Amino acid sequence: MQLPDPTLILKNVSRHIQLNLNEQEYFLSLLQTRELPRKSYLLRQGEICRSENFVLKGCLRAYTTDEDGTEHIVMFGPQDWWISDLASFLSQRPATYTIDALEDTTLLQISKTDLEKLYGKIPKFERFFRLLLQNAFVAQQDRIQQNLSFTAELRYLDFIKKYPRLEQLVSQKQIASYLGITPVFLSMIRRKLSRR
Amino acid sequence: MQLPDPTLILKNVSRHIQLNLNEQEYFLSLLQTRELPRKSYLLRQGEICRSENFVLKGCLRAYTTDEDGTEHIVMFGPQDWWISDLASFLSQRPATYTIDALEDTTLLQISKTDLEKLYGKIPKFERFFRLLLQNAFVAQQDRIQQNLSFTAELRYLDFIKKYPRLEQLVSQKQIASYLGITPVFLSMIRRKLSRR
DNA sequence: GTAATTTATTAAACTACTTTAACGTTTCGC
DNA sequence: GCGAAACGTTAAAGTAGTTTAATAAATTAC
Repeated sequence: MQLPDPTLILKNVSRHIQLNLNEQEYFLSLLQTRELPRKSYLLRQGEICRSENFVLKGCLRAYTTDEDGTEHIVMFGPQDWWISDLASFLSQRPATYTIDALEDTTLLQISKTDLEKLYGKIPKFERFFRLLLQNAFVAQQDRIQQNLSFTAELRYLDFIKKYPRLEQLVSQKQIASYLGITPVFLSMIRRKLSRR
Repeated sequence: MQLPDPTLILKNVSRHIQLNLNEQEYFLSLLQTRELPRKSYLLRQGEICRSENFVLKGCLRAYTTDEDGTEHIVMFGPQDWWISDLASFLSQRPATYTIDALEDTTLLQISKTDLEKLYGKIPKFERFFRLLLQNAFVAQQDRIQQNLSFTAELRYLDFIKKYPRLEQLVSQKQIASYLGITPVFLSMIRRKLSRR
């Protein structure tokens, strides 16, 4: 198997912290490449989430499934994003969410123990993951506020404005699941919008 | 004005990190006490959030208000909780949320600059606030998942199970706003539940 | 390349939740 | 302690979003 290009993850990290060449090399040495074919699982509800995962290529989703089989997507993981079941990863307890690949995907993974080593050797990474967490927290708070305040139509318009890449990438069914509506209703919204 | 009892905040901190007496004393020396009468504002949308706030007594709420005046509560701040507009506090940019007191409230506040000093002098506090943030992140993700999956009735039942104290403390109107439904509909849910 | 599966669209009937309005009760401000 | 305001309840009519089902179109599996 050929090694994938690490440029993307270094660029991702450099948005928050600066690394010299040795640090870059050490960081990369802790990462495992993983190929995930479409529809295969990275994590199933009930398993322990053992890695943080950076998406080099492809797209994942994290979701729950209720009694009647309906899926509810809490986050997407497109290229250049980090994804995991954070609660499970941090506590090493069973995961709430299932994570699978919406298309053939390549990941870079770091295990919990290697992440601890990384924190020890390059404390800047504490800062990096804290900033990641802060941004995620703020984005989530925003989403909660929108769910409380907006109709599905407004939420959809905001989604395509905020994540234009994702709108192209994932099916309407997945977007509907993320927005908390049925695919049928999303289709009705789109028809109404296109009539203008 | 009499100084309030700092026991509560020390207990709160000790849930995550251990402090010796000197550290305790230094930490307390950075805190400002603030009394907030019922209905007065701690922060208004558009202002800069300049402090993290620990609730010694009373209860706050953080919310947005839409065009027609409807309020949407993103979080409560009862006794023993931390509350702020985190995005605004971290970036020192205008706040999205308004925070006000649901009843007469006593806070302990720490300013951004004093918090930086605290991190410098007692790095354990970096860990403390990171853990706070992690817990808040997980709770929020949970709430998003529930908003996607559950009916208002189930969300209400979960709310009173998860926050029995809050159910007693705040009015139904506030709970409805937090759940994303109207007070009228919450009343209907309660009637239905009480008929069993 | 083709059959099988999944996805998107539309319509019609249905349900969860909202809106308005009226009324009694509690709480608040002073 | 009293008058005004806010809150909670109920009912009835309205709307946003769901469900089911049928059909066409796109994608997938082999």
